[in-house]
Amino acid sequence: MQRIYIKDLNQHIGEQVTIQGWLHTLRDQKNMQFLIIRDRTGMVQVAHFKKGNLELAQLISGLGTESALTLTGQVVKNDIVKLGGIEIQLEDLGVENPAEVPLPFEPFGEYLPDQDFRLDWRYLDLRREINQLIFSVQTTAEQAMREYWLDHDFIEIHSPKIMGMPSESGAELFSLPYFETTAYLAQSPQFYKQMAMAAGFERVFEFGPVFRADPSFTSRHMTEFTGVDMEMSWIQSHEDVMALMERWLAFTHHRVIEKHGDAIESTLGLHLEVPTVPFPRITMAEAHKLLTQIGYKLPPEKKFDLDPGAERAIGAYFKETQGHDYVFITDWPFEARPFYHMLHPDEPGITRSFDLLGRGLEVATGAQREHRYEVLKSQALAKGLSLEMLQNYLNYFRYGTPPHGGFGFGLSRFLMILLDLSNIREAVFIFRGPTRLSP
RNA sequence: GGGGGCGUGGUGUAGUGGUUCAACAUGCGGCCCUGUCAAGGCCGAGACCGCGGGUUCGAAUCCCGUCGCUCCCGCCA
Repeated sequence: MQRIYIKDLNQHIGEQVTIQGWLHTLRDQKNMQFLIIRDRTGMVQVAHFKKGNLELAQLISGLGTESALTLTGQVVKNDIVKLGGIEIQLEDLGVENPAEVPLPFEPFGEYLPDQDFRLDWRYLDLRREINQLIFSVQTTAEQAMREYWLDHDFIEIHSPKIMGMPSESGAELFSLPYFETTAYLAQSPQFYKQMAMAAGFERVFEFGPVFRADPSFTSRHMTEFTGVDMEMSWIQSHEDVMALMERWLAFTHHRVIEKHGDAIESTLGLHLEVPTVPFPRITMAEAHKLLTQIGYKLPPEKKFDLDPGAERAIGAYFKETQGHDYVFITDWPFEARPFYHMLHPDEPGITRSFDLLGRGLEVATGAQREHRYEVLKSQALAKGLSLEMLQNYLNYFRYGTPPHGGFGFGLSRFLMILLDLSNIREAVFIFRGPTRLSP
């Protein structure tokens, strides 16, 4: 038995075929039964003349929608059939797994339950076409990212997620018992990426899980997410990182549009275009001036920083004035950045760093890193950090580590931006949050 | 951690003090009709309105508490 995809059935007119999929709709009539079968590639009508096989007719009558079925029959062309003009005349049907009746909710109904309820039954939710598209797009995007990097001499690494020490200050850490001691879940591969620079790998990237123990209740935070990280050596400044990054992202858009542009347009009503390179750039100082100019009031405690409203305002401004979805905010004050970001040599207190906003949402943070041992130590001290705690990390900068920089990038946030999804829970296979540990 | 909003049959909603206020849709069950078309028609089951307390002659409807969800802020990807 060779299983035929529904989309390929028109190449098998007149043949007996076997298809596998879910019972999308059952129309059980007096003499005829019509089953609409759905697989990943489409839907087709299967017709059964009841009197031809009463036992089979009875089996079909008892089927709940969404049951997983294997069906065999002859493909016939029939212009009367509105679904593609073809149907399968059923000869045999196997119930692989019946769907209990009733379903918790109808994945293909007129309306959807609350997101939280859908998350409880995520596998049913994921049967929806839009979700299959989202994760197909993610797959293509990841492949494109990897392809671009491989074409630019990057090495892929996989750094440990169980750590003896916090990877950097800031975000809260998850701790776990580890034999006789306590370990932590990595909140970033930051230190390991830099160790790869010290190792002479020159260019590395990693796709991997990142854990944040922050009790954040927003539409864009998760306690576990997929981080996309990159680090490159021998750079002149953070501009080199941004220049590579924007081309990498444009290439990713290109690949996604190439493969899914039509589906995205028909399913999401979204017409995607490859973002033009270079992306707009604005320094933090300029950003503050811009905000004043467009009338956005930043809270006083944010004089070195931006708040989400300001990011949305800046994103909207560049969309409006330059038609661009992305903008780099560069040159952040040291106050708002971790100790390892390199300072501008001629601008006191300003780092060689950037955030990337997409549709006003922070999707990446990057910088040139401070690779000079003594300078790095003094910057750590300036942040009030203990050099003893950091010694393993600081050791990476003692025996010939090149200048380098990189960024961390949120995969699900990128999907939100790309597909204009309003909630990160829709952009991730399984959501993890402070109060969501299952499924 | 702080603030706002919401919580009504399986699911989604309507109803914001009182006469069938517990409705509508969808799903579910039964029947009817029909090569149907993400079908149509009829009938039916299903919620004491998150939970606890209070106000009132009377509460889904007002108040307080609590739990859950959600969004915003903080934090960040």
